[in-house]
Amino acid sequence: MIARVIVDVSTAAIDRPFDYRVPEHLEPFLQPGIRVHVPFGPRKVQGFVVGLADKSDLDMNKLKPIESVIDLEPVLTAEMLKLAEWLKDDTLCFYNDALQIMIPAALRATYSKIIQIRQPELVSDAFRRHLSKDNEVDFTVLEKENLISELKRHLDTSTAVIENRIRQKAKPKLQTVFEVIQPNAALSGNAKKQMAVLEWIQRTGKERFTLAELQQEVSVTAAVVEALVDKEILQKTRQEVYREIELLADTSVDKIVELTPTQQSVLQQIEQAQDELKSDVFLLHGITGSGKTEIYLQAIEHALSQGKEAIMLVPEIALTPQMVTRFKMRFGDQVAVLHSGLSIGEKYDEWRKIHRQEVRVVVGARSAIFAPFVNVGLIILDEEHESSYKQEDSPRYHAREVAKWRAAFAKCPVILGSATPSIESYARAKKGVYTLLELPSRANAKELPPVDLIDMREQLKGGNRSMFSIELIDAIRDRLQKKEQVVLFLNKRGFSSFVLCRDCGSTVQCPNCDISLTYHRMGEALRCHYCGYEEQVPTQCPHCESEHIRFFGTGTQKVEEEITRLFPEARTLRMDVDTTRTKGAHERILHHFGNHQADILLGTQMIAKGLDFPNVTLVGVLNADTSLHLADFRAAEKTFQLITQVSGRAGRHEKAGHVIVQTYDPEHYALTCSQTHDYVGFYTQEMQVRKVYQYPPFYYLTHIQISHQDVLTTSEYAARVADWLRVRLSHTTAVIGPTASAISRIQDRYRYQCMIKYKQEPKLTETLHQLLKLARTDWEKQGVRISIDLHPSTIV
DNA sequence: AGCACGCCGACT
DNA sequence: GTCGGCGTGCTC
Repeated sequence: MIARVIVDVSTAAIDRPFDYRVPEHLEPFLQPGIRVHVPFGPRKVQGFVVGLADKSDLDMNKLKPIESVIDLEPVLTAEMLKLAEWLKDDTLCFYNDALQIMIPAALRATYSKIIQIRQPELVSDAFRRHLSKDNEVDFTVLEKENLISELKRHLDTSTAVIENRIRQKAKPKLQTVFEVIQPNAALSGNAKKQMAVLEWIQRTGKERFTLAELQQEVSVTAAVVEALVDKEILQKTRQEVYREIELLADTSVDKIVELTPTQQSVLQQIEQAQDELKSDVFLLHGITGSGKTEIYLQAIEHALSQGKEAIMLVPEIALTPQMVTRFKMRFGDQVAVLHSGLSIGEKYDEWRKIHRQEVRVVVGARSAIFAPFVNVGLIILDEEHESSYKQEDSPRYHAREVAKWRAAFAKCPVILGSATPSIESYARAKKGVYTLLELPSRANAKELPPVDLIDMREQLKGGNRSMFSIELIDAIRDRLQKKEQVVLFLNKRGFSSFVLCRDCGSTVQCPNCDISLTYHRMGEALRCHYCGYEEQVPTQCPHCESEHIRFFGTGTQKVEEEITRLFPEARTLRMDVDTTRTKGAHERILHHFGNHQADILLGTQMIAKGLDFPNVTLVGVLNADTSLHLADFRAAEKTFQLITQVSGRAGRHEKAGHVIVQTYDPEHYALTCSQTHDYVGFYTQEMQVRKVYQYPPFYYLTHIQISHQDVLTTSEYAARVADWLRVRLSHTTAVIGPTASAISRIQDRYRYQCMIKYKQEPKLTETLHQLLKLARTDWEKQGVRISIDLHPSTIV
């Protein structure tokens, strides 16, 4: 038997299956989708079995045997193996990366080179200091300590041996459980505590229990239980448990809401597709509060009643604990939750629940689209326009495209839901590629809140130089008096605080990247957002040595100070990357705000979606247009979506809401349309712009980035790429560039880019494959790197 | 990507 | 002579 294995090495030259002989004793365990350990060159690596065969193209005696199997059950289903093949071709990524993305990080291997010293008395004192009690040391430690030459001597004399170890990142969590062997054992009279334990066992009839369980009811220490173990009355065992995930635990049961006639007809169309096993794509366009979630829930229930499973994707679930709570309430322990806020171990546990078919619904962020269900009956992408559905590094996949692939495979429908659908999706719905479903009114018949656009230029003319308009200040004061709550949104997209010298006008730049360092109040540090470089805020300008150097720009911290100055009595909560770094911080902040322990919630992007607090009656957008003038063809779309979404946070319940948007460009259609909640109006105007400038959905884009340590080499190769493509692609296709990227240097590498704009280019992926092959065989040696993004979501 | 092999200059 | 620098090529 031959196994075809994709080894865990992501390089062009290795990017194909390798054949291995299956030793007879392993034959029963071998099946596609399991992981194995195999010898590869002089080392040992992990790999995925992607196929079995009787014979190989290579000589049998050239094949090495599989060393061992890691899994008894496949970690990848047959569907996932097929999906990986499609994914690698569609996104031009390595086969190995396509497979790795489908399993939880916990199952990804980490490799370490361990040096074992056979005769510790023969090594130097400096060397011996680093040895563990087993006389082992990690190779990287020796490298750091300059002990490599000594190591070489020990290797030559066999004083030391090298062992390559493959480890998993996380393991199933184990819990100590005490098993009752002799429930009626006799104890001596003075063993009162032990007696109490036995009594508890007899009373409750427990056969096995944990120490924590016991201690809740009986006040004993571990020593007492250990004594019972010594007497062989109890036995200690280890048992696998799932890591508990904290929720805003509301255990009450969600009541099924009565649907409006419109909702009813929408749901009916979806259910019909489910019943007829059609892989239709529905675009559910419903304004905030129109009850999309209830439709999702009922459609999922329908899938479950068909005996199938459902995948529900949300942009970043850690931000919307309310959504998770609602799903948990409706489907109880049938739900697994996957999002970036979980630890590697927690994600692994949730994944295993899916893999073992213990749950039937998964709610999760982008990568949850790879949930290893075997009988999918429905896939939902909520807020389908969100850019977080596109992975920005290899494999550069879009969850929406993967969803459509899986739906076609499983013969089930996909629901794309949004109040502000992406222009592309809405255009497809208009063309009839997707089925458009509309929910034009709010389920509770509440009016959408009025939106006021405040022209900040007028404020400036009137002498108001602060970042708060008079109107916004008055409105906030009014809400504070009424004991209502305020959400303030600071649009930070493409915007940050940096240190500026007021004499020479220079900013402090990152030494590795061509970008200004961002000022962080915490620790008075300057940090690079791209490479993580950090330094202290200088007291003098590095250029002209002036002392007039200070931070500039508007961060949430600065806004917070301003609020405190204007409204000293208000309690303010700030929610941004700095305050939400620790685990569970999101939930805590939102929980506080929900309990009205604060009057004002100030935040960035992360407060834009999903929040639903009845007492919020005012939403302020401090700077609507920072995202409007980005060098990105989606800038207007992003701004419209953002403003519309933020507006939706106000007045969702009994109390009427009000939205104030501050801008320097109040005539822009992205703002005027969001003021009137006019999606179709915005769509129509934006489509005209896209048509004129030949952008999606009229044209497709492919972005190619070339990088190298040397500027000239970079531009030279970028030009070569562009020329190479121009010769090969059809004449209706435009190859734009090369140009230096907006951030022309990141991590000490210069970056140039080309853009391909095309309407029809059937051979595009094939051509790009050839380009990659050429680049990877000939150019990579010179240190030239190339990356291709088909359908980029942002252009930076 | 790692790792071995091999060729060349520098040094005990 | 031998050590160690890195260019080249291979991995079932």
